Amino acid sequence: MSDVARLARVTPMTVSRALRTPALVSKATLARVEAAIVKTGFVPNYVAGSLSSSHSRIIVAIVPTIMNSVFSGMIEGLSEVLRSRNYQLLLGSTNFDLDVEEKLLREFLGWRPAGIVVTGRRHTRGARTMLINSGVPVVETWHLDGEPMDTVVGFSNYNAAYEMARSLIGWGYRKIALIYISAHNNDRSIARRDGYRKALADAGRKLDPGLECEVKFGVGAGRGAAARLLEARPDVDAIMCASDALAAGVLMECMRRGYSVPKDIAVTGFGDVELSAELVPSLTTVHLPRNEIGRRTAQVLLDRIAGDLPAASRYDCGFTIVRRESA
Amino acid sequence: MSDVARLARVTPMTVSRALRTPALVSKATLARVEAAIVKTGFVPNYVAGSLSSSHSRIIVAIVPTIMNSVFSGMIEGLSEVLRSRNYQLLLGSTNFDLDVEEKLLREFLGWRPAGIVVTGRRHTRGARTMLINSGVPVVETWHLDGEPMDTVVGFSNYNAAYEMARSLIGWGYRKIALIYISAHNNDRSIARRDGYRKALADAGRKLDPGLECEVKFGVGAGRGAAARLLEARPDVDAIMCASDALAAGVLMECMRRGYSVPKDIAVTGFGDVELSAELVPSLTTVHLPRNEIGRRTAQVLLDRIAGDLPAASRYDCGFTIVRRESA
DNA sequence: CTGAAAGCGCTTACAG
DNA sequence: CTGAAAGCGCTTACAG
Repeated sequence: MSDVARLARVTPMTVSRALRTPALVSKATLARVEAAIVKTGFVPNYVAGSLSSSHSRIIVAIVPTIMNSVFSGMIEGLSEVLRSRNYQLLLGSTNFDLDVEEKLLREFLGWRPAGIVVTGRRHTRGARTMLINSGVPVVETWHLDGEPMDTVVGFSNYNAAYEMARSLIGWGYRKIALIYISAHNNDRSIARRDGYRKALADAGRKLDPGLECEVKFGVGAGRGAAARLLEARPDVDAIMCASDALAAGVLMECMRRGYSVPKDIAVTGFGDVELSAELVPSLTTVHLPRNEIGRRTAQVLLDRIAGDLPAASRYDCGFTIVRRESA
Repeated sequence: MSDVARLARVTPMTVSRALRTPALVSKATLARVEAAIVKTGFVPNYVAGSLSSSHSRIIVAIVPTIMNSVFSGMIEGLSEVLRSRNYQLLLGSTNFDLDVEEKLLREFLGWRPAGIVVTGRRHTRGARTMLINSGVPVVETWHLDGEPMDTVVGFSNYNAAYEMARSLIGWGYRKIALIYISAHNNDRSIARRDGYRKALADAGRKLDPGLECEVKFGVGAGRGAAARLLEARPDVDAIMCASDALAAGVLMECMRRGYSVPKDIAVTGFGDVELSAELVPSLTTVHLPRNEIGRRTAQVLLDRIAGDLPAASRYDCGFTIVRRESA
């Protein structure tokens, strides 16, 4: 910056102003500074800028995994808005492990981010302490149920699963099984399971533990669970899955075994990724506004940073039951 | 840090040493400092550390999109290794637009990263200048063909497509169509198309422009292209796709139209994402070592930063033709 | 509209 | 093994 200043015959302070508040600099000076910047190929040092201004323009986001369109959709929405406002995304994935979340958080906090995004509402005690003491806005995403720590952006996993199960009941299915992702430390997963149970109970159906399969995530896990379920419980006429990937696996297993979907058995997903609409049969699922969750999260964070917004708000981005061919 | 120092009755310099080179601090002092760190909840300020040491522990990575298992697989490999060595990933996606790449690069360079990862070998003139002048190691990934700028980690898209096309010929297919992602500014895509053409030419087949479909990426694009191809060219007996997502779309369209794969028509992909092995029929495709590309890239970068490695190397992570049911 | 001084929180490069 | 001084490249908070 002092090189630029010398070339433009001003002090570094004026270069800094030309960059940040050009309105406060005279036209002639501004032109000289801009020419000098181009000539020197100067790139402002954000590290120095952040240190002296105590404001980093870095937003930290922690997700379970980016190997899933659901989360990458949110990340794309998030980073798009942030980039347009000259904020940068520091991204970490926990592989669904809350201890990893805590470690990532500790590392990331060293960069003194201007805001933090985490997934879900369950955190280790250490992580919770760091989040509260961080002194910056924190947004918890995806999971709306329960008492928020600061701000929450997402939808109700409980309600979404409840509605899907209720829809299946409404469509006439009698034995509805559930395949869901390991609920260990995963509050979204627990909520989906509980929503399913409540819908069945509300319809006067007896809960049947043999109809619930807890598995790892992924297409392969869905196939495996479907295989076991179809063998053990030929009375099942619908399989509700807590993710589209699981449902795709179930669909494939049904196809392998010569079951016709939805005639012999109905299948539903959760998430509505691109593939789901293209599958044969196309997948009945819960549409989640992934991109909007990301964009809204970014917006809230930026407004909070600007001081335009009170803490502790709650944004429900909603969900939609999308009925297609598979149920 | 001075709070910690006061509590431990040492100077900040000793706290810094206790954190970075504990071997140079006496046992007793170390214990006092550690206790003080816990008591104060001190989190080192990396912004200040980077500024004073002129070393940031930030690695910048720019990919076309994270909405694709292929790239997210690389990112996971990359960030896993980086995290284990206490480096952070600053991630950007260009949406396949080289101008966006240049803008991202300009922003990211402000953080004075310790290394840079880009996708492909084609960049705007401005981006190329910034990369060369950055003064830090640069790794270009995915695309091995041609003259490297600095270091390259990936595989030969040309060879992979060539081998797949040659395999199809060897398996007895006569009219092999190609569906590939828009080649505009996408060197990987161009190389795949050229590899396909060369394999056909080497087998003495005449090139037929009507057999090549250039489309956008995604399952839907694959379905659309398949629909057009199947209508226009009933003589086609194999469709080679330049990505697994395209191939999944083709498979779905074939199913809709009652074509039996591979009896009526063969389909192949490129990438080998998780779904591909589970599809019915399972997809014959090119397996890419996505995770390894990421890990190797991280390794090279870290070695280069440590000064253990000469510039301008070339790492071929290879590929494998995986024959499954679809061809 | 522009500048001189001080400081952000660390690390480097000595000195002892 | 520990510390005092200087500096990393900016911005803040004045002063003029």
